[in-house]
Amino acid sequence: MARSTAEGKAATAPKASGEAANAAGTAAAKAAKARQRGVTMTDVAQRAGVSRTTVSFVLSNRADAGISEETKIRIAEAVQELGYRPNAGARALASQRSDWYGIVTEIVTAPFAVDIIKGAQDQAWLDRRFLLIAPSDQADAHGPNQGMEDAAIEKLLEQRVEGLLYAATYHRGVHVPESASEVPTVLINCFDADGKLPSIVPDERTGGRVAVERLLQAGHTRIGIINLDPDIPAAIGRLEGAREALAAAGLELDPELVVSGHATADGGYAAACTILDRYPEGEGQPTALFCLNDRMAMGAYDAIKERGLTIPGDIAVIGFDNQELIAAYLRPKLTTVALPFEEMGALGVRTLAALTAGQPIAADQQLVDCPLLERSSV
Amino acid sequence: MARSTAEGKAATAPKASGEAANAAGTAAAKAAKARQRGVTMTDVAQRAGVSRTTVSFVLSNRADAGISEETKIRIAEAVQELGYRPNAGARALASQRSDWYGIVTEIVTAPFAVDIIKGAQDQAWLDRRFLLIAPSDQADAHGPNQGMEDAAIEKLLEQRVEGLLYAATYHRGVHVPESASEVPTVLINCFDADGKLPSIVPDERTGGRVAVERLLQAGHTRIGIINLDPDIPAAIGRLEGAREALAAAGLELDPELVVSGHATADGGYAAACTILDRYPEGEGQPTALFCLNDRMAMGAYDAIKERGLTIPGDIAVIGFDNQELIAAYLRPKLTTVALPFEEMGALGVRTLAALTAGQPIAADQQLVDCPLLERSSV
DNA sequence: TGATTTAGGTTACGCGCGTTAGTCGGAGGT
DNA sequence: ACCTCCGACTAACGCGCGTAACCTAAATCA
Repeated sequence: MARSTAEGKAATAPKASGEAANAAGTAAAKAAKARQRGVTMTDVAQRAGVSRTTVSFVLSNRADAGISEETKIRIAEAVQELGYRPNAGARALASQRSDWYGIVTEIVTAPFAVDIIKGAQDQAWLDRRFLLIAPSDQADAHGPNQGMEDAAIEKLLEQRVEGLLYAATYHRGVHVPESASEVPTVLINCFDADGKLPSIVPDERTGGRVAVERLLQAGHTRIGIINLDPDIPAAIGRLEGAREALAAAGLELDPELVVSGHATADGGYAAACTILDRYPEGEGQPTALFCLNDRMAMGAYDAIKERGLTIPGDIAVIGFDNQELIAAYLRPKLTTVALPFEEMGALGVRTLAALTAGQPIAADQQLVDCPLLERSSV
Repeated sequence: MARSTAEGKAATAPKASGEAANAAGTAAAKAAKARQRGVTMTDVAQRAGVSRTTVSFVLSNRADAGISEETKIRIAEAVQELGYRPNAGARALASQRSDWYGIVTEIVTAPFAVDIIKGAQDQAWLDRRFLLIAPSDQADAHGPNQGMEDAAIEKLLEQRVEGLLYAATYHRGVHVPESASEVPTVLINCFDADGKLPSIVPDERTGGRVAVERLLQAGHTRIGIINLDPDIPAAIGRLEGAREALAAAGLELDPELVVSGHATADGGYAAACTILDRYPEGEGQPTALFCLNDRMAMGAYDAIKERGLTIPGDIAVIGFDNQELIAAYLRPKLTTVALPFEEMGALGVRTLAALTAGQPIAADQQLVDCPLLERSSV
């Protein structure tokens, strides 16, 4: 019989069989045991009176190689009693598949877009995969710490990740180190400036459109726009969307109502002052401001309040980015367009899963919607 | 000679030797090669004309077992040419040490204290260790997702992490799942409500003290305090520190000047209104507000400005937490006391390193200083 | 009744690497 | 001329596990 073989083995390995014999102790005892040398599959096999192979089959529940229900139960019990825990590293080594993805990002440094990680984590968790996060200090592609980024990717590859995610804090073009090409790679919130890596970015244009559409719908026709650095993808897309919305309403974008500023509260304050003071109230002064990010909206609030104007009574304000800490705590709470960080992270993992499975992906560059979040400033 | 042995081996393994023969190609070729089946130490050994053992010795630069300089160089060249990359999993399996720590935290969910992760990451990186981050959705110890937290720890243990970090978003007591006790565990920004796990928490008391000391130093003697929920550790500690500072100046804490509110901007606004309206200006009205968090300070700003008062001219304001997005963008910028998240994360890793090395740690509960950040509101 | 299938396993090999216990040829000592 | 010692390596084993190939007794079939 099978059992006799296993028991014979146990007899020739007194130490192991001794362990198994007294293993039905308390939880604490189990923990102590597990710590000192690690319960292995062999231990489980001996306790259940079967071969290690059988245990392996059961634990990775292979439907084929038929194992009797009774045996499965005995093995499950042994696993419980011994507190067995699979060794992920050994499994990866033997099976040549790690179930790990890696994400390299400076987001660890800049909490702003940490939701990308959250989205990716959650999706990976759902797919029963592990997401290894490697930090990268670099703020721009040619920064002084390029070495750190390379090292991060290298470390991830040493872990034999099956795919790589590369995420940026703000939407821009990046140069990905060459070593990343050794496994499937997907860019998040950025795009490949030289190669053809698939990427996932926010749909800035549509975001800009819905923002302005919302203001038009509220009856505003003179809309001031507080712009970012006009050269970055976010500004280009959002402004184009704004233009589209105006055009659809038969309006044109008045260049005098567009002011660029530093992407800070101070910058927003200054820009808002410029726009508001250019025309007297009621005579061309805009009745709404579209701020291309929430920090600038924060400054705009001050400028508006300083002039004795109310929000949204006199001036409606709409932001962009949905930086919770700002948007949800400004008074009144800021209506804004959200950057879909979580969704981008999740989509990144799904795209990676498709890639590693050899399936085709939807498109080289996938756009994710930026939804409008209604609060109280319009 | 040594070489003849190795070459003999190569001759009996035509596939491998063929690979080695054309391996000095372009970077792209190397990458392709590395991908399809992985360059192993054996490949390196063959190319360098030595045994695998020798390669292993050199790569883990063991000073003892003397290897000639010449051989080391030959091996280094082979590593370069083949694009060899060690397999972390296999190494961990063979050496029984993983060099991995795990951190389980709901911080992934709540970006507020993401700096803990950053600090831990950076320190781990310096120590040449890898930090595995596992998410946990639970907001409080008895939340509905306790199962997820257990699963997270389980997953980390399956990776054979050598130590565990457990971090909370806000300073509080927690109950750590039992399975965490299988490896050294350190709590960050929280403390063990029932056991005796070592923990690292902010020094709230000293933080409260320096805040009030700063206000006293600026000449304020009537200081309003906008309190949090009075029962949480943060409130207790900060208030005690405030009391200490006042006592040192021969003053007492006027209970009428302490108002608790909801820990939001609205709550801060309401509390500030209560305090400011309780006394007429100049006749007992406080000239400074110590807000126990920055969000409440944000609301206090509104209350102050609404009354036509200036900051810091009429009323000085000091916050707590240093939530960058708020503190650095309020106008005027908010002077506040910083929670040392990064430092706590780093100290957590260092403590874990000591623990896993069997060294004693400084104390069961380590306090980390909360530094005062001077901006423009005092 | 002997041949064949099938259920329920088992044996044996290898994944990539760390590590202990050698091996081997030559320099130095007597 | 013999022994010892040392420098520079190598052979061989095992880490925990997945998996292809094989085995055996009972059930089924011709």
